[in-house]
Amino acid sequence: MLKMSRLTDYAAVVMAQIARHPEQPHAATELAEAVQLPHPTVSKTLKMLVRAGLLESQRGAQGGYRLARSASQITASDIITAIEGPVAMTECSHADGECELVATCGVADNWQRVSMAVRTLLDSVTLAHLAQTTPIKLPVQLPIQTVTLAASSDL
Amino acid sequence: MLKMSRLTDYAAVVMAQIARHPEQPHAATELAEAVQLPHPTVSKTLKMLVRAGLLESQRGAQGGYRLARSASQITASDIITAIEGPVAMTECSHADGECELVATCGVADNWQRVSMAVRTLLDSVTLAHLAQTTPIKLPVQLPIQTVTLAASSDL
DNA sequence: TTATACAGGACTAAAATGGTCCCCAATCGA
DNA sequence: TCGATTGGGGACCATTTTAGTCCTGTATAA
Repeated sequence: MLKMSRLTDYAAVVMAQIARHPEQPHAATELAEAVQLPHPTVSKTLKMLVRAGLLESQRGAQGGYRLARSASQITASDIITAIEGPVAMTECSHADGECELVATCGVADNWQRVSMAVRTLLDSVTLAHLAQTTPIKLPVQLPIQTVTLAASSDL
Repeated sequence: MLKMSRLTDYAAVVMAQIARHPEQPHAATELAEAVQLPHPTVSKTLKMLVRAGLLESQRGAQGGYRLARSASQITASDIITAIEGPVAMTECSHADGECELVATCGVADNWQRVSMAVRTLLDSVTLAHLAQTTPIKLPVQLPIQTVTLAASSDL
């Protein structure tokens, strides 16, 4: 599946919700309701986003969460990283070299490159994109295809 | 992490190993040894790859596994799909519409598009790429960046 | 000073994952 | 035709990860 965790999904939804009304702070309870998810879970997600520096929180009455920077400066990559840790397709592709099979593996380098390409792609998708209700237009077919075919001829 | 499962990783390594010697069939035992992984696990992986149509198997003495088509016609996407099912970043992004939160979610469409872009990227990486020992050159910085920035201006 | 709201972390239940094993079926060659 | 070789299918278990809940503490505004 190569799937994001469900919490990451929640995080994106909640972030998008905040991004649509960036002025006021949003209480966890309010967000949970808006998004129709259990409060404790939403709360947990919000805490993670704060720790990652994507949200700022304000305690006390009239407090809540707001974006730490503008929606166009927060990327899909940021959100995923906040919840799941760095985007990497294989164990070994984010260094710390804990894999003793490197010798027989023979594909590590290449996966790293693929990971990096995916990360770059996710870096280019911003929260502003995600938050808008009209679907974003990513270059699904031609452009990326072209680019990477060009790359293969470069091998 | 957005990580592939470990089995997928194994699958890629094993496929690469086969791709480097496409003529003879390779027995599971031989592959397990070459790749330094436990035989039952490798065997399981191979079975999945056969079921997905990426490998062909031959029973009996002198039997083994070989590629069902040439290495340049097998993609990273194929391998991942064989082990983990279709590449999709969110539960809902591969249809079957089992998510009752669509109404409040508001980001589903956009994640679908992102998924599709990732899939396209993975489609463009072939087993031939993965198998070669000199690292492949994917357009890590400029090209994709350019493409997707172009896309955002298109919003 | 009190009600509101976040912070941190312990804890549990459920699900996914990784890994092993066993018995059966096909094939080759002596 | 028999036996050795090699894959096929699936059951099974242990472990880890994930999701979700809850409790206790702390900051802040009115």
